[in-house]
Amino acid sequence: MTTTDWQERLRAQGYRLTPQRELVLAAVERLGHGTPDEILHAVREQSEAVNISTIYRTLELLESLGLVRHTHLSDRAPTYHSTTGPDHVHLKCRSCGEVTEADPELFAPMLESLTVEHGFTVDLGHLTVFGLCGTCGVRD
Amino acid sequence: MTTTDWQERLRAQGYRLTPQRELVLAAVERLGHGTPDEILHAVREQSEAVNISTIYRTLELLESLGLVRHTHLSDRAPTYHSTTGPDHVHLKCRSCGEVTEADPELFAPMLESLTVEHGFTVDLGHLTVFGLCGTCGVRD
DNA sequence: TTCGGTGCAAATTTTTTGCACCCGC
DNA sequence: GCGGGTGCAAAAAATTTGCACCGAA
Repeated sequence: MTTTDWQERLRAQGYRLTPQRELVLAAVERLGHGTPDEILHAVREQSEAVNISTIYRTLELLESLGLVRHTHLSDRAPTYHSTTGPDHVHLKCRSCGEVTEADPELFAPMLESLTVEHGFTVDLGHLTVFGLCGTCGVRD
Repeated sequence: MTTTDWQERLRAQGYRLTPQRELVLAAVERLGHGTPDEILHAVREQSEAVNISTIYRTLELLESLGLVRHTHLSDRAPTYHSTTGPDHVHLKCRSCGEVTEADPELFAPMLESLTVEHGFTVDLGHLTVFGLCGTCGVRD
C-alpha cells in the first residue's frame, strides 16, 4: 500500500509517521471498538509491544486528526472506534453487554427537536444509548 | 419531618438509616447533580465530614434503591442526581460545559424507532447528549 | 446485644508526566 | 543532525477493599 491520505495529513501538520501510530490505528479498526487497554493487547497480538503511554498519546492524536473517536460503552472506560465506515450511534445493553450500531437516521427527529427547543447541536458520534436489547428486554 | 417513604423502604430491606445516608441524599438533591467528590464537599459544607468511601458506598446503595441515578456528564466522572422531580435528559455543551435538562418527550420518536428497528428499550435516565449549546454553536 | 455501617489506611486501577534516548524526515 | 516520539518509571487520580470499632434497631 502506498502513502494514504491520513498519513499525508499527519505529516502536513508536522507530525511524524511512526510504526506505533500505524499499529494503534490498525488495531482500532480491527477491533471495531476498544478501550485503551484492549487496544494495547490487540497491538501486542499483532507485533511487539507498544507502551501503554504511547497508546494513550496516540489515541489522543488520532482523535484530534479525526481518525478515531471515543464514546463511553461502559461506566468506567473510554472506548475508541475508527471513523472509517459509516457514522453510527452505539446501543449498549445493560443486561448482556452487547453493543449494536444504529443508523444515525433514526435520531434525526431528536436532533431537530433539540435544535428547535434548545438551539443545541448534537454530537451523534459520541452518543451511546444504554438500555435493554431485544433479547434481554422481552417481558411476559 | 417524620419518617419518609424512602426511609421506611430502606429499613424494609434490612438497611439502616444513618445520618451519613441522609446527608448524602440531601447533598445530591441540593446540588442537582454532582460527582462523588463534589458530593463529598457538599456534605462537608453542611456538617462534619463523611468519608469518601462512605460516599461511594452510599451512592451505590441509594442508586440500587432508585433514589439517585448516575450518568456521565464528563468524559471521566460519574455524575449522580436525585430522582426526585421530573425525569429529564442531560444535554452537555462540549464548549462551555453547561448542562441543561431536556424534556424526555423530545426523545419519544427516537425511543419508538429504536424499539421498532432494534427491539431496544432505552434507559433515558442514563442518557447524556453531548454537543454544542445555542450560545456556543452559533456559526458565521 | 447484634450486625450492618463507617472511618481509615492500604491496595488497585487507570491515566498522566518527566526525562533520557531513539529515529523519522 | 534536529526535534518530535517512545519507553520506562514514578506520580496522580479515582475507586475499591480489609478490618477494627461504632451505633441503629
